[in-house]
Amino acid sequence: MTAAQDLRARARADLVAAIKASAATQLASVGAAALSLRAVARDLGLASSALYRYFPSRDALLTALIVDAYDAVGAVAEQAEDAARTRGGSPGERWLAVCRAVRGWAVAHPHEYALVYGSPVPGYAAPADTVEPAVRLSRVMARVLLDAAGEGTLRVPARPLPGPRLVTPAVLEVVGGAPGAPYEDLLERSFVLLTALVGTTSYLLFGHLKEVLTDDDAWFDVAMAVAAEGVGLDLPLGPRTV
Amino acid sequence: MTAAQDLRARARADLVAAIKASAATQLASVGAAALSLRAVARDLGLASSALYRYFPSRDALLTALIVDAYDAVGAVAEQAEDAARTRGGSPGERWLAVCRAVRGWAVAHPHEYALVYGSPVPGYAAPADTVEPAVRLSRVMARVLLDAAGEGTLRVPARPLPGPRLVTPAVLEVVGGAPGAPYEDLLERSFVLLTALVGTTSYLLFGHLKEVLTDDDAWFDVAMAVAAEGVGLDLPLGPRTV
DNA sequence: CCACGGGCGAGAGCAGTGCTCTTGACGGGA
DNA sequence: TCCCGTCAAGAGCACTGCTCTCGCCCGTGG
Repeated sequence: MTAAQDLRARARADLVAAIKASAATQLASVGAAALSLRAVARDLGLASSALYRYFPSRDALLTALIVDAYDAVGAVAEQAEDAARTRGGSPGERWLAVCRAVRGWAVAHPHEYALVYGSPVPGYAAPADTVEPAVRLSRVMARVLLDAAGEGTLRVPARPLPGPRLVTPAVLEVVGGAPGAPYEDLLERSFVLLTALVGTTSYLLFGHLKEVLTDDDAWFDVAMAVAAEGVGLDLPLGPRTV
Repeated sequence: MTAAQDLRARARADLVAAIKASAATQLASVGAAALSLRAVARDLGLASSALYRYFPSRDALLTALIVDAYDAVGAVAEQAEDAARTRGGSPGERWLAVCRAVRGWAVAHPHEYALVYGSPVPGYAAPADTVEPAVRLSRVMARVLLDAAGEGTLRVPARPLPGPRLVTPAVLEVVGGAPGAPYEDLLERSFVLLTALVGTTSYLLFGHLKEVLTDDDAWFDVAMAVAAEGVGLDLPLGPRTV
């Protein structure tokens, strides 16, 4: 009974994986808008109706792909930061490594990137499964910044932000309380790093700066450095060394 | 002949405008993905095939809407900057006014915003008609920055960017040559103002910071200020005054 | 004055889509 | 042995973008 059910479950999981794999390849080639359930059914030699035993709708399949994409970018960021840290890199070098890794993944998987960081049809509510993977990138950034603050590498902002804190108590709890002086506004500033990263990546990927830059990669480094200056983090400048 | 042809042309232009208007309302309600030519035709009391006399394809209609959206955001930015300038605002205040205006337009027209600054299906090449409106926002930014540099309000960056210039000669020519000392890297830095603006706007609009911030509007101002610090522009801090 | 021709709208039709419903085959549990 | 849940298949619905052909109307040239 248990063995049989296990077999059933395993076969089912395998087919789910096969469907996602086929959908992912089709996604990579034609994009999300043109992802067709019937096409993946044809690819797998199934009837289109059979897919509905595994995914209740096309959007559900797309959501599964979104979760995978979030996980992929999170993993890429984490291992880039790990590698830079074991290499003995400074916080600035580590964050630059993360930025480059995320952008690298984005140019290698433009459709997947657009799926997670592109326009999500404003009426669409991201399913709860997506928030955990989405936090991974934030966690990487938090670790870099906290290390920098701990070792005193983080410059104190010239103009402290006035007014009340702007982050949710829940977020405050996750990071272990508000940072102490002189970094009271670190949280508010830090998210600028995030928006700069995905904003710049999107801007370049979506072609808004075509015919404007002579070297996208070099300028991306510059943009990350300029944005990081706003939070007091010094990224390495100059030609790529790694 | 001329009068008759004029009448024909006018009728045609009116119908084109009606089609675009209907498409725009549908776009605003259901989004670009669900924009249906047949629905537009039904709305106008036409046969769906009749629309093809005015737009060769659905994408062409969408492109027309994209151009309109670019124009709208460009106009909004221009008039916000004009108003702030005639009000006697500093360059920082003027740029903040532009940022707020663009974001205000984005939240008022999320689908249109997503159309121009969201994911453009990476295989898609923006038609040439879109580059001129797209430059309007850049021009507004350039004017603010050049004014700031001219009046000496622009802080000199602490860490000058090394290496060769990264902007195209064509861009250099448009802005009237490379800026002089000590602002040699102003061009390279300035574009992060742009990516910060649309990156932050998208990030907020697309819900990536939901449940993270207590006050989106206030944090948006902070984010713009932090990003502007990287280019040496001081935005006003504190509660909204205007 | 009249026939021609070009722009116009309507309709039918094609190939494709997401999704639902019903039907029939298979195999393990009672 | 029978039964029942699981599965895949097929037909079908409503819809899409798009094409083609058909008549209509109106202004123009002969």
